[in-house]
Amino acid sequence: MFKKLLKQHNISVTEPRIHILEILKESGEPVTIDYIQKKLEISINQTTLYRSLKKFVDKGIIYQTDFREGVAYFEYHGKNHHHHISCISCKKRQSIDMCPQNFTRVEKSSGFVITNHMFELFGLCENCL
Amino acid sequence: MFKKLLKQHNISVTEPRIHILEILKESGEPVTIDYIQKKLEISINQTTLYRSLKKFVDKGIIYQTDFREGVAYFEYHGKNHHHHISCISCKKRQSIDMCPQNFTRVEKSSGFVITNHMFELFGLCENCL
DNA sequence: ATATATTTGCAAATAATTTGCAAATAATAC
DNA sequence: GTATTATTTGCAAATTATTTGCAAATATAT
Repeated sequence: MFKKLLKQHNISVTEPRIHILEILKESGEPVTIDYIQKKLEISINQTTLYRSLKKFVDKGIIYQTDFREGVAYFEYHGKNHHHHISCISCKKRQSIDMCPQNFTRVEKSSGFVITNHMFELFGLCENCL
Repeated sequence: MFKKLLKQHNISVTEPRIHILEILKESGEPVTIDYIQKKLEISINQTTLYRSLKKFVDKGIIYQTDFREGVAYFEYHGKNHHHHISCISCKKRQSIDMCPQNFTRVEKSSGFVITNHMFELFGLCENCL
């Protein structure tokens, strides 16, 4: 239930925000703003999309990443946190289960409080080798 | 010596490329295309910058990353590979020595050959907390 | 030295993201 | 439950990074 999730993170509960999270959850893969816009069943302005997604990312609710395709990608992970490997030639992607962990040491030495991270692998897939 | 490095990676040795690598090495931190352009001592077209940097990244010669500031950042690591933590409020950054390692398992299971990766932490710095 | 392959410069196009402000909506206090 | 305050949304326009196609120049291989 996203209403609860938003409250837990001290974010106002609004219809656009809940709808955006639902779309992200259903898609099951990293998606662009453009993709979300096409899936919308209620009218939400593009600017609101940008602002909502940024807020979700900053709070650690969703994962934002960059596949070097000139667009930001967003993914709802829930309990299923993961990362990806991306082909620099054909752009094909796969999920990987590897994840860098235990940021407590970095938090202590840097003084930062870490809210989210980004980790991606790049290379050539079997077809493009 | 960058001439040797380029040859090792099967990339043509050209004046622009060597000069770009020198600027990256001197800067000692992640920089943007814009920064490089201002440091240029020979004339290099912006398009060449983009293309050269992309080639270096794909070959694993330099590190490309994304601090969610709307620009790509590039850094020459040499033997000193590392990552960063970035404040989502004031954009202040620090280097961290933590690095995800051992991609051999992923390479085997995915069939990809990994040429480079990207790993960044985001959060709030002491001042912005 | 010549032929071939790759790289560069240029100018224009493309497309993602951000901004400021007024109206609408949600959260808080009473 | 109503009033007040704080936050969010829509809109239209501006901004800016990045990409593309082609001809000339330069590097590599023969």
